[in-house]
Amino acid sequence: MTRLPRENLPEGMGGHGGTPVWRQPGFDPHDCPVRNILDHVAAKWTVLILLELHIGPQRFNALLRALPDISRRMLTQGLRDLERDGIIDRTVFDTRPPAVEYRLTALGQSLMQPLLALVRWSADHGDVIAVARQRFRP
Amino acid sequence: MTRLPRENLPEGMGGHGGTPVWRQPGFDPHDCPVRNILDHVAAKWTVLILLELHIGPQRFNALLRALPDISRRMLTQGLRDLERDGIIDRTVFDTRPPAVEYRLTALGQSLMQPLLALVRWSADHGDVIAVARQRFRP
DNA sequence: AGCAAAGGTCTCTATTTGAGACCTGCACTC
DNA sequence: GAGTGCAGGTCTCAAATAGAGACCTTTGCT
Repeated sequence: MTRLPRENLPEGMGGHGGTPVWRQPGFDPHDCPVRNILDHVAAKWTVLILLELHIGPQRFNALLRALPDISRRMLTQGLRDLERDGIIDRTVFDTRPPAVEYRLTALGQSLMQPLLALVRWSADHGDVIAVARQRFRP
Repeated sequence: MTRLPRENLPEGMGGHGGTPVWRQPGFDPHDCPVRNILDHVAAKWTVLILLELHIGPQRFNALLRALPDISRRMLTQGLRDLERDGIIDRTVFDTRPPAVEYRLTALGQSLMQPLLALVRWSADHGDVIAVARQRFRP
């Protein structure tokens, strides 16, 4: 029996072009722009917030009601992250008490295309995944 | 000045068809199939693991080297989650010491389409987001 | 004066993550 | 035949993050 099993690893490439950027030497994972965006855009709550805002602009408390199990803290933080990235807009109306409305920017709208594709994939494959989970005995 | 600012909320719909499922009364957010899948599929590490496996099948320690800042613990957990959902396969080779290879299943392959779209979106809009972050003064 | 309302913040606790030591089983060296 | 190395994990403990919910602020209404 061989001592070292062959590492038939993608050293020779998986047929996808050259070595990806993030594999090149001297690449700092913590500084990866794609990661830093995905961490906001593909995080648990932000996806749900974006799905809500895709229905239409909404105010803070409305979002809180729409996402019954989010905490104020995480909603605030998620909204700030998305605002910071220019994905949503925050508008304060000068009423008493003041109202704050959140809505997708054009950039945010453009994000919904791929994001909805992912959500649709989840919905479409929910059944087959449920079966896989049943079968799985560790 | 009006006391109650108008809640021009999507009560009347945002022009997207009927009320979404997750807004219907009696819907339990914790039991949402889409959420339960997204929590695995769109989580920080699983996305990166999947991107790695999209290059080609790889073994545990190879993944560990490829993702220099993941901990053994999270790698194991991420791989288990994906395996449980039928998105990746785990094959043990009977060598000494035993080798374990992970690879995308057909289901996993089908996931890469929307996932890569999201990654591509991040890459494409990295610049404009970087500018937005600069501008943002809270 | 006292209360209510929107949109937060603050504090305290519970859950997740991360770092890294340790485990297992066998082939190989000495 | 004791010691060492390796793959692929698990375990423990500390640090970071999330959640629950009290509290804050400003102004209009009663």
